[in-house]
Amino acid sequence: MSIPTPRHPVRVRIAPSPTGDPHVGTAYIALFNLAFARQHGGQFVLRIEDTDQKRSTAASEAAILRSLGWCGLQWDEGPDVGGPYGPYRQSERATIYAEHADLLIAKGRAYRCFCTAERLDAMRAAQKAAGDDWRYDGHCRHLDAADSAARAAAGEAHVVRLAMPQDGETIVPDALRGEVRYENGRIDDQILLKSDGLPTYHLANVVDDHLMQITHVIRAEEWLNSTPKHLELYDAFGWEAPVFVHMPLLRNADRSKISKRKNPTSLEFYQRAGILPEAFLNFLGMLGFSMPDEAEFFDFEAFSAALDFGRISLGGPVFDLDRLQHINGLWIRAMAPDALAARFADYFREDGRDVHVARLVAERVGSLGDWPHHAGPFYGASVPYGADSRHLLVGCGSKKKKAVRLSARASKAFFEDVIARLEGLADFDEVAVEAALRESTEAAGVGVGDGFMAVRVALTGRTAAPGLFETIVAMGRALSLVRLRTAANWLAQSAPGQAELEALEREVAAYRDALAHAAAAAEGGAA
RNA sequence: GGCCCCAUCGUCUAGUCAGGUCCAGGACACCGGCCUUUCACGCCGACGACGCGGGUUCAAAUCCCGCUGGGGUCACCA
Repeated sequence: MSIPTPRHPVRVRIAPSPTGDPHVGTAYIALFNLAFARQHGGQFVLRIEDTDQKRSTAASEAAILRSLGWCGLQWDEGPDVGGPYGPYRQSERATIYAEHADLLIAKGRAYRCFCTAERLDAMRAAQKAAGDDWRYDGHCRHLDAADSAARAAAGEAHVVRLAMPQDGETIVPDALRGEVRYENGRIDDQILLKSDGLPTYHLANVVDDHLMQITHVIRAEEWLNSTPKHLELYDAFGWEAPVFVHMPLLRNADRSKISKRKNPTSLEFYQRAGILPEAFLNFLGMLGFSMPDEAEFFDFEAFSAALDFGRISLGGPVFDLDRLQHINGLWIRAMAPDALAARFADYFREDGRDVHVARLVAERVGSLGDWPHHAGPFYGASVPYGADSRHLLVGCGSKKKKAVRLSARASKAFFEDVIARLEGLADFDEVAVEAALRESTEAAGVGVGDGFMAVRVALTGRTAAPGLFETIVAMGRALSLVRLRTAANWLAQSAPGQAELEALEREVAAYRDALAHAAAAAEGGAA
């Protein structure tokens, strides 16, 4: 099966929302879009969907562009490179959406809604109590047109809703699934324009896809259920709808939709972990898709040439780091030595990280040759935790003369707390990181020395390393969090039993005694 | 919970649309071995799946129905 390609030229897009770290799911969808565009000599558009003023940030947008660029998923049109259908940032297109919303109101396909949040909350509560779907009750749907316009003109707060048909059904022609049917009566009167005057995804997306001449919408399956609303919009505007292709969702190991709590989802992590972009795309290209000849080692060109949506598997694939690591090794080994050396050099120079690291490591190295040993923990995907680390993570056994620490209290919960606090930091600098860590140790009732040592071991696999806060900042948020998660999971998998805890306590006590005896003997000897 | 999607080894998948060549093939991981000063790479081997129940058929992993299971979605977020 091949998907319909009725209109030429083919134009596809990705439309990420700049509300967080660059996501692997964005790269996954971008890969299939770009490959499809290349296969048909079409265009690939990058559009920034930043209509959520509360959550969108310029930093996130910049990071998304940077990471997609790192992947090699280069767009033909976008906010940075421009193009004939700009602007490519939705926040700069507000008047376009407002005009289109007015058009729908004039056609009677949308209406202003003046309902308050309180009324909506009450309605939802009532519907929920009755066991019904949550759906807008149409309270403002039949307001007198002149009246509605007058209230809006007077400045009364309102939104604009889609006047969804009450009967019949909408058939979504999905290129991978065939016809998916929805009863119109169950579909909500979707808000199209928010009270801040900006559009919701649904309106902006449809308007832009039309205006930007998008022919194929290749997006994640999570959008399938809102496609009937989009189809209704196309119909209301009198526009021809694009071809819809809903790709399977990437999953965590437990099969839930991939999330940063359970997986490294930031592209920055993979870049920092030393994954080759070629290998990354190769890996993504095998999720939900297989090459006709079952090849498992291929580049973008081959993928693009072979891409066939008839070969998509609809079961959501688990994002398997082991397999990614394997593919990465294949790419590294296939690379010519000089090219590989250049990659290594680039990697260690990447976004100035080694400058940070050099500063931290300088005071510890005796010669240039010591660099790899001291700098090692700052690079790569993971640090190995062995039997020793277990001891270190659980017990924080920093066996220095004056500081016997074996609290046996650094738990998964402690690491989870650290993770949550670091995730929540607006500014990821040393001051903020230190404050967060101190809060965590306090909340956990763990000594600062014990707690910090546990974090140090989790991050570096060692007890001897540069200052903790500097280390975390130099390592970067993405990599730091992943290592903390790894440590937390590793601990949880083999949580110490009561017997083991007691053994640890005995070990500490014995060590303390030994130290005390040694001290006494030393004093006795001196006297 | 309603609606929607999905269902082959632990994981990614081939095979499913055009039923027989499939007592189901490959890859990752794991385990064992070989190679080797170590590790890694490489090589060899082992383990390992058509979710269940009906039906259609001479024949079902493949077609149909039901069940079960998993996922998504039900925001003035995308």
